[in-house]
Amino acid sequence: MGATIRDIQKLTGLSLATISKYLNGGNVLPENRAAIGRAIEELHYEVNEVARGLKTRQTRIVGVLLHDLKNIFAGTIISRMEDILRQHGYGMFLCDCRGNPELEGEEIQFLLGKQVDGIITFPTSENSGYLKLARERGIPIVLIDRMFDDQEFDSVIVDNETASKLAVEKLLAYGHRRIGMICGDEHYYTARKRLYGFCRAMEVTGAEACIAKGELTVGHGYEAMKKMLDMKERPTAVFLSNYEITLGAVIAMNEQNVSFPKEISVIGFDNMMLAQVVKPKLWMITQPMEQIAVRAAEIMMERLKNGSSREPQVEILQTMLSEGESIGRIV
Amino acid sequence: MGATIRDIQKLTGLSLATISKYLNGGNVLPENRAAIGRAIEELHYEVNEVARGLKTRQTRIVGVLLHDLKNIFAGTIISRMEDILRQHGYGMFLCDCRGNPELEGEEIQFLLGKQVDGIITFPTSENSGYLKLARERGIPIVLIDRMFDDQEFDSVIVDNETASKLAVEKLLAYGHRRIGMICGDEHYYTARKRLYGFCRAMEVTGAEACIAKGELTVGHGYEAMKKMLDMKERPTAVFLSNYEITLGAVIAMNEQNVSFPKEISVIGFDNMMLAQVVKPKLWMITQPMEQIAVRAAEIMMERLKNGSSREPQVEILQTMLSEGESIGRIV
DNA sequence: GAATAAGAGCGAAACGTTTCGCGGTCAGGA
DNA sequence: TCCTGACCGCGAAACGTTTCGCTCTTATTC
Repeated sequence: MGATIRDIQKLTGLSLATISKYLNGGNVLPENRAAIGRAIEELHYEVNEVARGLKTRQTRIVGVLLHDLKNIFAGTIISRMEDILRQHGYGMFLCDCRGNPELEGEEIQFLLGKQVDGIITFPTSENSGYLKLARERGIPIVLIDRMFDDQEFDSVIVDNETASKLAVEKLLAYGHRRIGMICGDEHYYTARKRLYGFCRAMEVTGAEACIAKGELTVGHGYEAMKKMLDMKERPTAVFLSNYEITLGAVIAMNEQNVSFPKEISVIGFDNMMLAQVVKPKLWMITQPMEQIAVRAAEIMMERLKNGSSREPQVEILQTMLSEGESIGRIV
Repeated sequence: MGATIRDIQKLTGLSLATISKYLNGGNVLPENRAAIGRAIEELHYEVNEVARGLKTRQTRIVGVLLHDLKNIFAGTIISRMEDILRQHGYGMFLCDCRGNPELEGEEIQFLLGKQVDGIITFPTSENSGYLKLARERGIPIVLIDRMFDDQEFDSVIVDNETASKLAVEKLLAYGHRRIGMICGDEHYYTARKRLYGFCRAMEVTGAEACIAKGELTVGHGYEAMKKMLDMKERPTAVFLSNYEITLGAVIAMNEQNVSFPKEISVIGFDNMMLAQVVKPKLWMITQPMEQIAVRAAEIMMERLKNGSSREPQVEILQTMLSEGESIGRIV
């Protein structure tokens, strides 16, 4: 359907080599340059990137594999990454494995089949096995949101432990001594880290902890919050350690007509919009999504340009605690 | 790096043609089949989709071009579409033009260069000009969320006019006679439709309308709501006609300590989570995101299989009004 | 037992680029 | 005038598949 370089050849009488040189910015005589330009215009010619990819062995496509596209977290990051990749002439191939480790392995294979030049992934699996094929292929890989024990990959992560510490310290400062945490099960990397940070921060103080582990879902946040509210010696404050959980917990409080911070204090996670829309405004731990995206994309571009010369690089970004009105002072 | 079909040839002594037949499910003797299987295993062979794409002239990639990935709307739909495409062996190439019509045209060209087999797009531009190149190429195109006057494209859209009508009728039923609407400017397709639906529904009743047009942003929702609240004859109810506007309006009400539905009634748009997290729960118009995604992907797959034989097909889906507690009765 | 058909495999030619190595031209310096 | 480079253009050979048209083998039928 589309015109090829051969059509340009016919129209201009020049050789394929010369036309290719033109397309790739080489030196071509002004008159020939003009002739080719005209032909391209006339034919609506456009480089067939598939053919080019076959020959050059690079597709200028980066594969992005994540575990939940519905997450705001994901959307924001993807959007920013796409922006940066495109600025460098790269496109983005997107896969969503929906938190399914088996699918995750298949998707990697799929991406490799498509000959992507690099892979940015939000891992689901507990170990890096699923990346084996990709690593053997020698293409750059960047991990987001979690890393593996074998620190063999470039990674951009957030300091989840300190995030919990931030929350705990704030609550302690307000005088709370019985503090709840609703969090994900330990087999989720981020949940584990946040839990660990919470425990460590609590340990040194004499404060009493109350932990509700479960899925990273609205449902778990909802149920766990309801249970905490029903306890006879219930916590005076609760740390809601991810977005979905925060959402669920707020819904539970609304339903039970629990007013905060009067009856209970809370700190939420991840989403400023949610913080503002709830009344009174929630204290909120937020992740630097923008920066995560930028760093991941930049590291990828750098590897793509300079190869895997340097050692794997783990970049740890800090979360922020932003002020709200959902913590009450205990006297 | 990766093994090629030629390596398999060396290992098995069979011809390229036979191996290709194996890969594409043709008839091959059991013993040869086994031999090839073994070789593939041993070499970790994987089909190079780029080479295959060059030869077969199809990449099994669908390009998706949208105007704002940060939107929940987008995330949910993309996620579901990716799922369906993958089930049919297709991958998804993602571009975000950020509501910039110029970029939109470039991205289409970019996708065509990558030789995608089809394009699903959430249009930004006011007319279909930017799709010209894609149409000339003859690949299937599916529009989501808006259509053009020349109904030459398959489209999956939502009945925005009826959505407004739903909202207005509900408010009328509760006795409201002075009704506000905060909406996007008329040059946004969906905003225009919703506004038109609102006006038409209001027309026949004697009720008084108060309309605040602007950008489709949280900021506009916030400012417009503040202004409405400050009016001396302010509306007794306001229809917030998209997600960002709803968000902004709720923030404004929180800030001004306006309690609803006591002081003012509201109906929001697009997001059930938001509806639930706000207290009291918001009445909400919601779009059938799941269904939009499914239909768009299905139409694309059908075109990909059967060509563009049939006439362009415009599918109009209905929104739903889901109950909350944010509308008060006027007596 | 000959004729026929079906089943398998093969070689070679594509698909649309890029790139290597060669050759020709022309200007400038010795 | 000859030599040296720089500059340009060219032909041909890839890149890793699929597919067309052919041949060979084997089973089936009368």
